[in-house]
Amino acid sequence: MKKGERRRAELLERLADHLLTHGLQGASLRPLAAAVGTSDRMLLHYFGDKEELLTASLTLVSQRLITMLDAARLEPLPIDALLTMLAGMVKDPHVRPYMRLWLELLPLAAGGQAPFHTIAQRISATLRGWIADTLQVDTEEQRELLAALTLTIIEGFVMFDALGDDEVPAAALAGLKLKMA
Amino acid sequence: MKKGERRRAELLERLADHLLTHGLQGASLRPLAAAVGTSDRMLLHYFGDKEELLTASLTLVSQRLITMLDAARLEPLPIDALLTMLAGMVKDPHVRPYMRLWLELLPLAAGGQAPFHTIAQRISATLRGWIADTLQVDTEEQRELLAALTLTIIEGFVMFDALGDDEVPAAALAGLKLKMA
DNA sequence: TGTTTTTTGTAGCAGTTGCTACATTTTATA
DNA sequence: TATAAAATGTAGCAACTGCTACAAAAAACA
Repeated sequence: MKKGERRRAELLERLADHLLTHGLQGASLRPLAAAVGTSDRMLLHYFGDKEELLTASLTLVSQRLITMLDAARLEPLPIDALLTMLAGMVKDPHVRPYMRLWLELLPLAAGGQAPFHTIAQRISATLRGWIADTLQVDTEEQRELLAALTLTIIEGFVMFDALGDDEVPAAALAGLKLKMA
Repeated sequence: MKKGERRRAELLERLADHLLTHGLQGASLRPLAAAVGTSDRMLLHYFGDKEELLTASLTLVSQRLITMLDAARLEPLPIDALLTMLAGMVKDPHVRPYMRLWLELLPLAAGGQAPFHTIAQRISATLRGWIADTLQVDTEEQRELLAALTLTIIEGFVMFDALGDDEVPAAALAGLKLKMA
């Protein structure tokens, strides 16, 4: 790998770090550059323009998320146990930054706005796949349907976590177990 | 009502309209002023500063939502029927603008940022209350729990609608009915 | 070593941001 | 009608936005 590529990759890692800790809001070139130890001039040199910079950074972020999920592979769980586990995971300090970024991504992705729409879709699909793989089901026909349900509920949990609301997810979880009893 | 108050109220209505159709993104003073037929100068005259302007406008938006929900009061429905209904409602052209604004509000509300946190909380509580009132339950103890579950799932549906994804909500709905059968 | 790329610095441009100072017109009040 | 108050227009400021022109230093290559 040439020196230029190495430098670009290094900046990219730091950009991903910074987006995870500080979000997209206020992610303009000069503050971003300062945070990763370079100048706006150099960011544009390595990434062309801001859109490509964000595309590359967010792509790396979602790759990291995928890696995390792969590493966290665990034995199959029935839906209620999986939901309980995920409800906690979503608030984990290692995971929450991803969820916050995801939350910021959504309004930008609404309406198909590039590049956010594409990135958001990939993340959504990844989560769905991981959940489907991890779910323990009675019959295989159920797998995709229950994965969709699980993902939907987890997305809701992410929203309530952003509001600082722990009660609703807890109640929702209780409500689900109630109906499935 | 004095002339000033009347004018302020009129501008407020138009600001709410504009936020519903165009969102918070790009809602800076000059474009906003042009959209509602006045100048940035006058917006600041009537609202003091931008934060107060947004607080007032978003408060009006959430009041409109409450009014809509009150008007849409309907006979009690069991959770799966209510979810099916709400899944459609969320995509209704009259409702979707509120959901999109809600989606934009969430990342701003994350971390307790004023005034967005307060407004988002009120909206969340309103939705939850409406759902609880509309749910048909076997026993009253179930009401709050199932309302929380319903709200959580609907929030998830709002997210997928932003992604242009109809499949996941449909599958989730099927998954839920499956588990409750 | 000499030459051509690549990398980096400095400076700045044109547009936007929230907001303000100052002046004028219009309205309400006495 | 005279005076105070509220409403509105014009202009601009300082900070920030993404991005670019120009030039020097450093590295790669011949």
